[in-house]
Order: sequence, then structure tokens, then C-alpha cells
Amino acid sequence: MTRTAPLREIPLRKGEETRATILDAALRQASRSGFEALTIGSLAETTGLSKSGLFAHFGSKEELQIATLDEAVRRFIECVFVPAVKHPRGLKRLRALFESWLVWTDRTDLPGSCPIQTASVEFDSQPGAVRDAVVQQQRRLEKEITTTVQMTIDSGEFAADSDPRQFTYELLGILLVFSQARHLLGDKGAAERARTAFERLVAAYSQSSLPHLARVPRRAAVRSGK
Amino acid sequence: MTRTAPLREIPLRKGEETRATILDAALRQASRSGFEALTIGSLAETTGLSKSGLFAHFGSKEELQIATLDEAVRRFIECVFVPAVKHPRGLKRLRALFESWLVWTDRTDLPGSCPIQTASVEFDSQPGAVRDAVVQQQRRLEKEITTTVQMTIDSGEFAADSDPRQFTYELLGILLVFSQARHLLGDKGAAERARTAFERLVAAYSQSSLPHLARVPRRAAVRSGK
DNA sequence: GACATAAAAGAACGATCGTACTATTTTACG
DNA sequence: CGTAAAATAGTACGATCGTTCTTTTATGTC
Repeated sequence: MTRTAPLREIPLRKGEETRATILDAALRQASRSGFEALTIGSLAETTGLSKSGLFAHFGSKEELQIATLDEAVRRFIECVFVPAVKHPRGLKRLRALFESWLVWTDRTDLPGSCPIQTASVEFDSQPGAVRDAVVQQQRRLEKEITTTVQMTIDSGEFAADSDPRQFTYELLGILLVFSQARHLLGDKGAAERARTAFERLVAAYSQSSLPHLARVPRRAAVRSGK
Repeated sequence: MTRTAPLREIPLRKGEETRATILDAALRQASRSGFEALTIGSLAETTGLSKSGLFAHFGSKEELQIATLDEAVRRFIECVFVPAVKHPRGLKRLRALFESWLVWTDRTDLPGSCPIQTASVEFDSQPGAVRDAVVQQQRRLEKEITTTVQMTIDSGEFAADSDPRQFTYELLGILLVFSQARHLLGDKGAAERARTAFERLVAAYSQSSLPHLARVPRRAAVRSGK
């Protein structure tokens, strides 16, 4: 029942519970006020811990910020990717991914906008360990999306000569502007605009003959597959 | 030569010069580290002023942040809109606007990313005077773009039933992801990807029959104009 | 050049920042 | 239950935060 090889250290402690509580509060705070405002003092107050007690869990503010980012990514994957992979590979999964992402951006369990996006903007010009972590996570998520797009190409639902990274790029754009419209401007119709943009993007890739390079519009073929 | 009507107060002082110097440094700092890190102390140090001397120009940190945002918008208009309106109304002006925007995002006079975008993300969930200013400026810029799009519809280069606000929405998405790719990820090919996306967007609106609602891909007409 | 006024500096404030060190309490396990 | 270790609290630190008040310097006008 219990692990048979304690080896040297047994990191299976239940102070992890406290860490989870801290990260939950940290995520809320980062969502509302950013990662720089993720101060030890305010976080200690909202969690009911002492400053030093909370600090001991991370060792530095940088580590706290990175841990918060990692937790955000964990939840993002849980909320966006996990539901998507339950759908069959190809366009269906891609659509599911998109819709899950809309839900993630519009979710109510966090008081502000997506912490990953917040971190991306906040650290895009600030060298350091946090920035490195943000870049790594961003690359990781982009690669994951690109793989999903590639599957849609492989399934024949997207043109064979499609550029999956270009699709990913444009998809990210739609989701970024959706987030801004939703959180900054409070635009209720933002999701519908995002869907319209997404469908037009999908339609372009469903056509043949290098639609992503279509500098000059050309006669488009009706989609072949059903 | 000199103003003939001093009226009551004559605000034409040359301490405005100092203010301009401060805002220039503030813009750089906000671009690199955000508006929360726009501290009086660090800004005083980089400008060579005293904390209190600098503070007197604004009266509060909030006012400093808003003044910095306004200056960013002023420069944005100078860099993006002013060159664009030198082109004839319609698609030419819209293209010029887009290209100027790429230059703005990729410019080197600021060490980081666009301060307006930074502020948009930083304050999207933080109520207050700064957030209000950000929303107002964002709405203002969006309206300006939408007007430019509307002119392209009026000129017949975009389909008459096009939705200019949808175009603006998608255009903003392209520019947001471009900024992220450029500044966070250092993607050299980001501008070309952005152009590809823009051209596809333009092509869609150049076609007839509600292309922005094209849930089902339909036979696309060859663009009419030259 | 005197003088009113604007601009900048100086000094100090309470608060909070991140972090270090020590002490106390709580937890898990034999 | 006892006990070692983990978890948390306590306290203190130098630094910096935004802001206020007072004093000094620079500026523009007659």
C-alpha cells in the first residue's frame, strides 16, 4: 500500500495542501493584478498565513511567480486540452479546442484575465527566470496547438499544403483579441465575433491551393470531404 | 507675436520641457516593465530629478500613469495614423495603416512592447482611473480603425454588406499576436505571418456575399477591382 | 536688475516590499 | 506515545514605496 522504497527523501508531505491553497489565491491575484503585484504580504493576508510561513514554501518571489505560472498552465491544459482530446482527431478536435479556449477565457473562477497572457505581456521585455519560464510554456502550448492543426491536415480536412504554424498564429490572434474585448471592454458579442473569425479561418484552410499564401484571391474549390 | 490675450493664467511655461523629458523616460520604463513598475523613485533617478520635483509635475502616481498612457497614444497616432491618412481613402489607406502598425510594434526607440497594449492587459481587471483611461483610448483607436474600414466599404473595394467592426476585431487580433511573437518569442518571421493573415482577411472582405459569415465555404468570386 | 512666481530639491512620514534568521507549533511515523 | 522532521509563526533588517511639507533655486516679466 505505502511506497516500499523510501530511498532517501520522502517528499510525500501534506504541507502540499497549503501550497495548493496558496497557489489558488496566487492565481486569483495574478489574474486580477498581474505577477508583479503578487506580493508575499498581501498573499499571506488573503491565505491567513504569516509572511515567513508562506515565503518558506517558495524561497523567493521569482519562484512563487513561476509556480503560479505553472499552476495556471496546469489548469489551462485541464480546461482546454483535456476536453478537446476526447474528440476525434481532426477538425472536430480543433473546434473543440477552440470552444474550450473560449470557455477558459470567459471563465468566472478567476476574477480577471488569463494569467498566462498577463505574464506573457508583463515579462515580454524583462529578462530573468520568470520570462524564461513564460517563453517555455508559451512555446509548449503553441506546439500542442500546431500538432492538433497538423492532425486536421493529415485527416484531409485541411488542404495538404497548409501551414499549421500559420493557422496557429492566426488562431492565437483571435483568442488574444477575444480576451481583450471580453475583459477590458466587456464586449458581450466578443465570443460570437471570435467564432465568426475562427470559421472563416477554418474555411480558408479547408480550401485547396495554398490559401494561406493567397495574396491574390483565386477561385476556391468547394470543400471535398464531408 | 506674443499671445495678445493673457486672460487669467498663462500656462505657457517652459517647465513643460521637463515634463516631456519625464514622459519620454516614463514611456521607456512602461514599455519595458509595465505601468505598475512606473515608480516615482526610479523615474526620478533616470531623469536626474529629485523624487519630489518629479512628483510635483503629476500630483499622484495615477496621474503619471495616465499621462504616460496619453503620451503613448499621441505617439501611436503620430506613427500609425498620420502616415496612413496621407494615402487615399479605401484599401490603400487601410494597407498603409496596417504596415505602419507593424513598424510601430517593431520599433526600436522603446525597449519593450507597446505601452498601450501593456496597459490594456495590466489594467483590464483593475478598476480605477487608469483603467477608465485605457478603455477610453482603446475605444477611440478602435473607432478610428473602423472608420478606415468603412471607407474601404464605401469605395467599393470591400463588399457592401461587410461588417467593419468584425474586420477591426480580426485586424486587432493579428496585431496582438504579432506583438507577442515579436517581443516575447523573438520570432523574426512574425511580420510576414501577420502580412499573410492580413491579406487573407482583406481577400475575404473583397469577396461578395457575406464572407464574414461564411460558415460553409462557398465558391469565391475573383476580386473585381484591379 | 527687482520681484513675483514657477520649478525643483530636501527631508521626513508611515507603509510595505523581499528576505533572513530564530523560535514555536504541527505533523507523520516507529 | 514519543520524537524527529516538517510546517508555520515571530521578529527584525534595509530598501523602496507614494506622498506631504518646507526650503531653495531657476525663470519670466516689468
